[in-house]
Amino acid sequence: MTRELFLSPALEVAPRLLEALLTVAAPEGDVTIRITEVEAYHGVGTDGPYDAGSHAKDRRTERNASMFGPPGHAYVYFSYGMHFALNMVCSPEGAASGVLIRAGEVVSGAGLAHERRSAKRGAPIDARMLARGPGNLAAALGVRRDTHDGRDLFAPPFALRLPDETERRPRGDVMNGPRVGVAGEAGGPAFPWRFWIAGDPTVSAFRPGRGAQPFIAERHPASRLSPSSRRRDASSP
DNA sequence: GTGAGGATTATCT
DNA sequence: GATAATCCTCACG
Repeated sequence: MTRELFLSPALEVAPRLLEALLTVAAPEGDVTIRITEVEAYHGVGTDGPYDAGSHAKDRRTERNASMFGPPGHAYVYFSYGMHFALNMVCSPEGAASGVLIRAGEVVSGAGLAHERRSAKRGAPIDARMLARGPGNLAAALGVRRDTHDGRDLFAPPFALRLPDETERRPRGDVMNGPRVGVAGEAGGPAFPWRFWIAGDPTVSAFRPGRGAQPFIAERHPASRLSPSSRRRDASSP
């Protein structure tokens, strides 16, 4: 049922994944997050502008193979020599697009998530930071390339529960803006393909480097908050 | 609070 | 051999 959502291109799917609940099971326990921040990436075979920021921008390779695979499955990659990142594959098989899950709120299994994070960094971690940022999120969930890449998101070890569209009530406005860490025009205002729940403390910080494009946030049509709460949310993150 | 710099390695040119 | 869909620490204000 909800699986069909992933037949759409990532740009369409991304905002609909906000407020979704994702559980990842492991022998040592389960961790569940509520998704608060995502980014869309297109690729070969997908409609829309050429996405120079996508791993699948030109062709299929060993690393990005899962992005060309069946929708509703995971694409996990390893980057910067130390982090894993979790994506949800979109578009029909053969066409490459995906949604990077950038941040979430740990709603159950916080103890285990904390253990996993602390194993790498000794200091105590604020609950809101447990799954803040793609690398931290994957670590908190115990997601790795060798065990999770290419796996069905609707079957163990994953369990994905999408919000019912008719009942969806994001806790804040749904905002969008440029993607984080993407170089060149694909990382600028022409590609406002990052979506997040405004004002949510678990959304990752935007850290523009020197000379980077200024951050331009827009209200997304999916927003449902009352006008009174918009003022506060407009400045986040 | 903000920003610069380093860590660390699979993947692709 | 260069790059990367990142994160953390530390210096400075």
